[in-house]
Amino acid sequence: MIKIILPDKSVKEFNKGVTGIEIARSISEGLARNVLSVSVNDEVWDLNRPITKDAHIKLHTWDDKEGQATMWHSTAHLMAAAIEELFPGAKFGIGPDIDNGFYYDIDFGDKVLRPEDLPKIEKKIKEYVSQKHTFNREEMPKNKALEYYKIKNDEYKVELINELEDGNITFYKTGNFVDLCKGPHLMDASPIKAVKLISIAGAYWRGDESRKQLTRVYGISFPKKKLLDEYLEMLEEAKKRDHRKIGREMELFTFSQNVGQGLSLWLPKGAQIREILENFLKKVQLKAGYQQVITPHIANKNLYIQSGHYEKYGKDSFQPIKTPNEDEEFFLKPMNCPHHCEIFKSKQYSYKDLPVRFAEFGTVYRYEQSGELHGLTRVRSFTQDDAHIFCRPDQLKEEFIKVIDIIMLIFKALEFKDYKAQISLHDPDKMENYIGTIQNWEKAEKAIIEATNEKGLDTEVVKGEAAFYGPKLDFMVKDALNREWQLGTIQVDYNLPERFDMEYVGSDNKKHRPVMIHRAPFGSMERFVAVLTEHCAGKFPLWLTPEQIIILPISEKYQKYAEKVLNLLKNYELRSRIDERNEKTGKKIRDAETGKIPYMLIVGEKEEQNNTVSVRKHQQGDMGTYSVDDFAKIVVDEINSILDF
RNA sequence: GCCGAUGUAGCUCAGGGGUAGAGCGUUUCCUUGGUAAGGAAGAGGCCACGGGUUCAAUUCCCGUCAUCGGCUCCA
Repeated sequence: MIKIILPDKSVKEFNKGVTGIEIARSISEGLARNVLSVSVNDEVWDLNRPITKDAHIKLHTWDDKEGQATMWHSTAHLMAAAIEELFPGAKFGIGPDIDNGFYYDIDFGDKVLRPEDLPKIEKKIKEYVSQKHTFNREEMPKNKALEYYKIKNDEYKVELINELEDGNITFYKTGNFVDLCKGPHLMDASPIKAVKLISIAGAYWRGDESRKQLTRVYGISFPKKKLLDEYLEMLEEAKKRDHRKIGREMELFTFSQNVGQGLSLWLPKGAQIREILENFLKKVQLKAGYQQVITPHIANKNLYIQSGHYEKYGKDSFQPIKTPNEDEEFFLKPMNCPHHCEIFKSKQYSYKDLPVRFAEFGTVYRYEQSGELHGLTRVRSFTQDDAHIFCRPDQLKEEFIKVIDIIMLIFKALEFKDYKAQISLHDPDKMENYIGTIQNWEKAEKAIIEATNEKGLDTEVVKGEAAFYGPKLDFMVKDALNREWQLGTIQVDYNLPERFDMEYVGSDNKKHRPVMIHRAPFGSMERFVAVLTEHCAGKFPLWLTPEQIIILPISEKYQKYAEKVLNLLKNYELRSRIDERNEKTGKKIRDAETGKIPYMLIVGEKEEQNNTVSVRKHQQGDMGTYSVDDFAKIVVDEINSILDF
């Protein structure tokens, strides 16, 4: 007998060689029906693999990540089996489960896989499912495995096997398809009730640009047809929220081939959103002791040689601008920090002057590869809400806390409720990759961790993700569709103070090196507006939306009164407009609703006589009648309740 | 940059070897209206751009550019 310890710490005795599915059955038939895989001492196993020693186990169903991963990974195998049957000679790379489904990288030789091939493959997979194809775990010595794939002429698997340690290698067999795989898998395909192949893409073998590009087929599967429908609906919803689509519909921004790829043109309404965001942050920063600075869009190449950016990114940048006569070269500014370093260096600082905080909405230019460009989230020119804090080492933690406060304030104002912080630390085994002393690194990392603890942030610590010049704290927000985006960032930098030989005079009357903090709560204005647009599906918060109020006269007879209302609203600095079109009220309301305007003011005979407006709120309907002043005060209060900090 | 797909009116899209169509929007006219689409008429396209095949190309082929889905990259 062996002891099986369940997650609730209860202990059950079973015969040696008991399997996950048998344990599930002993608990309940329902569980046995739904269980997909089992963790044995934190390793996920097949349900029919015998457990021979005492173990902690956890049964996985669709409700946990491991269960989903098991189903997806097994579906990837079924897809590969289907492809092997339909396209003989296809060679297989890797086929893992991912966050949303699975993929398989396949070399089709000369054959080009087309979207219209996917339904055929899906059909074949469904066939296998209805035949309840099993996944059988087998072990094979390494040399035999190599032989098998050499005969099959699959150089990808040969490469993978060659990298494995000697000894037995595990395979899974499903139908005629045998795949190198450490598992785990479903016992058979029957839990897979719905499969959808999503897309085809190219992917370099092992992610290496210099190697062959394989065809990657993405797919997803579910234990219920309804879940697939919901997933597809979610994809549709994401499409509807796409900032590129909303940006066009709401006239926020555009692109022009004449101007160039990745160079956004901000239309009046989009520019207004940006300006409001900028003014908001400027106000916050003014209170927090920041000073605005302004720097040019180009700088002498020497600046970037000194900062080190030239060496690292010079070749990938827009190439330098040359002066006509003297042999001078200037780069479009890819970073604001070297400029701010020069500003710091323009005068002498005492320890009492620190910290110094320079802020600038600085537009930078980076040559992104053409295939990388994507709406506003990846562009070649963008404006960072940048600031650089120059402080003493002992001020690091306090400054971090202050920046975190700013970021949280912003998230609150913009209704990002679900966020977490990622702390990126150095990799202790690769100290040679970093600049700065180990003592400084440890001090800085301690300061970050303490700061996030004090703020009670939900944090994730990742070793080895730090920049070469210092550790950092990134903020990831989840949008309304549960997608994660990286927005604000705070980074410690020991490199630039060194390279620019920055110093301040300490209380000991000696020169000391300041620490620099880079921070950008929005990240880039372009990217932030994109994420915000998708988060709120174009229904921007009242204080931010370009058109807050639209006045709808019942007929042309009330145009004069509408203008009077408009002028009154202007006194309250509310952004409003009259719908002057010769349309019926129902049409005007409909257009205002689809246009996502928060408030509609309907004015006709009654309103003109009583000096009132009939208020309709977006998506909520009729709110009743108010005097213009009362209405305006309500709206102003609503805005101030968010902007009051 | 790489693999694949796409490019037709301001937008969303249909069509197809014989120089083009719908809906929405826009313009004008009728209508003067009360909480999610009133009616009529008109304007609007070098069918992305450049080559080739053909009597004839928007349609087929090649190239370029741009966009989309990924890969690689992201100070």
